[in-house]
Amino acid sequence: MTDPHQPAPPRPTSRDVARAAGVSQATVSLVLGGKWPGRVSEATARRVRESAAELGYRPNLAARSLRLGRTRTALLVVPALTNEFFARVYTGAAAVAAEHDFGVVLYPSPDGTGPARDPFASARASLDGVIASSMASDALSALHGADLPLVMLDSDPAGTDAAAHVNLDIADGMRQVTDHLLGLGHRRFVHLASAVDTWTFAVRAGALREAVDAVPDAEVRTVRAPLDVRAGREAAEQALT
DNA sequence: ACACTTTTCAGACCCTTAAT
DNA sequence: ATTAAGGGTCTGAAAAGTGT
Repeated sequence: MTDPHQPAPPRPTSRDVARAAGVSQATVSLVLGGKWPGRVSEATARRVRESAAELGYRPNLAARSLRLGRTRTALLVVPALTNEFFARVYTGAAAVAAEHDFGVVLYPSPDGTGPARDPFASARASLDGVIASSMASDALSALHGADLPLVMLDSDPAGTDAAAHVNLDIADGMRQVTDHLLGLGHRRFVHLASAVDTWTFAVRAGALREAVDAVPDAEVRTVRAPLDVRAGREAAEQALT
């Protein structure tokens, strides 16, 4: 039974592990950091691991970051996770990050208005990189000049100074959809477009227009609607009537 | 004496708080 | 107002240990 009024016992440090294993703190660091082969004997390494397990030792990440000047943390900036697509983006990013011993912190850009306060003031100091959707550009502008490596999702490859871009082949997808419908004999299209003006939507619209224009008697009309299901349904119903 | 392996030392990281 | 200490971890260099 633990007394909630008693302060928690101090967390064991690498020094405690070293004392328990009868080695120096440096040896603990080597062993637990996986850099011991060739530097520390097998028997010593085992002793260190056993002591660490016994004490329930976990490295102090703040101290590690202090030493390394890195946090192994990336910020993911996307629109709300209620959108399934971005929920999957997060899952994928977190999985890949974990493979590289990185963590992912999520910043869902508030709907419409952008961040209430600059959420990145501390982020600038505690992040090693940013992954951002172009659809969260409001939030992203707050990061301007943060001097962090930036990976852009779904955005104009020529548009930003990002270190890398990850884009779907949107144009080809749009072409395939349009060709399919044209093949079925359809000729009059409504493009229910987002009212949000981003590169990814412009590419879709361009590919659609191009595919339709290639067929002499086909036509496309564009209707814009806010980017949510209810508004989309209303706009679709209106277009159909 | 020498080569090689294993372990330790010492300083850097950067910010906060206490002491001067 | 300025200086010094402390926090935990990591790593290159140095020291200690072992075997031939």
